[in-house]
Amino acid sequence: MAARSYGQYCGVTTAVELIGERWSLLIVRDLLVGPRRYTDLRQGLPKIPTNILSARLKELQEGGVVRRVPLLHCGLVYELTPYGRELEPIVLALGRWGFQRMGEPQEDAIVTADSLTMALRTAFQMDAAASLPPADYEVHVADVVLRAQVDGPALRIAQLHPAGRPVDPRAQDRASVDGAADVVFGAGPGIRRLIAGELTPAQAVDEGVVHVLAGEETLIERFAATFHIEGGRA
Amino acid sequence: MAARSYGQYCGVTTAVELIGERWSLLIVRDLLVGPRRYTDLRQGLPKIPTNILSARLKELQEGGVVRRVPLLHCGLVYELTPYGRELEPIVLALGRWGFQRMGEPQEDAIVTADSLTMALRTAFQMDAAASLPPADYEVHVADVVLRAQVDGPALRIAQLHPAGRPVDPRAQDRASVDGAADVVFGAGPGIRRLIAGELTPAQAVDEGVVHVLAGEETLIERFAATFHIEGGRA
DNA sequence: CCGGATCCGAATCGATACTG
DNA sequence: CAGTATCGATTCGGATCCGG
Repeated sequence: MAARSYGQYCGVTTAVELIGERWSLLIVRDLLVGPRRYTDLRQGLPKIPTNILSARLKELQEGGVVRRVPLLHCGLVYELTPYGRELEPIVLALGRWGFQRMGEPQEDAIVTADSLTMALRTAFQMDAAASLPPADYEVHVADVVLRAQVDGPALRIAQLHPAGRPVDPRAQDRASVDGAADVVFGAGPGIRRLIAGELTPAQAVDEGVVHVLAGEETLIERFAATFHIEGGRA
Repeated sequence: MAARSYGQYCGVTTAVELIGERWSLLIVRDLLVGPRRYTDLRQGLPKIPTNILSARLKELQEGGVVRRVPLLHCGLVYELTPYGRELEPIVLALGRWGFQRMGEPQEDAIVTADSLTMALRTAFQMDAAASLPPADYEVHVADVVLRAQVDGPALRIAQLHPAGRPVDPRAQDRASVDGAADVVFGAGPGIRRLIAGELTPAQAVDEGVVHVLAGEETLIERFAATFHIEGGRA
């Protein structure tokens, strides 16, 4: 174990010893969306070997980042501790930083419900949203369906598909998503260019990057204003 | 190379592919202090194998995070690109996060000039400092000597020792550090407890964690108010 | 000295199979 | 469902070596 130490007495070093191993931060990313069972994590991280997932969960527990919570009569879930939840702004900032270097996806690259959820949180412009009317979006990307409800500065995201048996009856995921969304649209990977501002909403619709399935097409503009990542590129 | 991909089209994933390898973020940490030559980085990361340092620098360049800059007649330095410099708030936040879990140092753990510099930046409370008079601290920890000049919301840190041949004549490091500091003090690893608020300034001096070598002892209180990391512990 | 490249054993990771 | 066990493929670490 001492072999994996960086040998420095420093906060950054300690942090990367806690969450710097391969896969660790992606597990944290998914757990930031909500508690997950072992199998959920495996589906959200399809390429992780199971022994590595086990090992990481164990290390994260020892580091006080993750907690294992037994569920009455129905298995157990992993969830972030309060300390682990303090990573949220860091993971969001990293997502914003990495977003700028995402090119076109490799052909085998996938989009998971949790990664898309975090991507929307990453791109959420609270200030812009606060000055816009509430809106309720249903987004389809690959086989993932998300419902993003924006109300002033608040954002709530529910995962409609893949379903994933609700882990907790109190789970908010499905709550209050009974009505219809204001707009339903499908998108391909090119949605990155819309969020990056490389495409105007009109262009995105014209090019077929975004196709409206139901509801008001003009809401795509509000979506683009609400979810945006600056490319402060030189 | 595709073997090291996480197989997801996601900003967080892209980010950890760029800077998630072992040692990468520590190289970034040191480069956030200023441009460094290969040898400087080796000294700042004493336990890094030289082949790994080479490999990481190459990867970081390919990722557009680091740039290699030849110096006229005197070698070359590595420096962060503008994109790499955008990591500063993230690295500082990670340092703050990890700081809370730093226990007592392992016996072989060291403190480097760059890591201590970043630690002070991490702990710097701009708001508190802005409402305090300017102050000029000289801090000795192990064999590192730093000069931290606080002037309102601004913090400037110079590394007085180890010296490290100035990389650029315009380097600010030694500039304007001719006068005497307002207070000079030495500290051991216990300074962590002062910054974490586990120790009052008076206790820190009493326990010998901090010993004033010159100047006004009362400035230790101002130092503690200026450099502080909350332990939002449960 | 600076800026690496090379070699090799040890540790880790990835893929798959298997189990309570 | 929630992991262990196994084993070959990679990567890391430590040391040495090399061209300016």
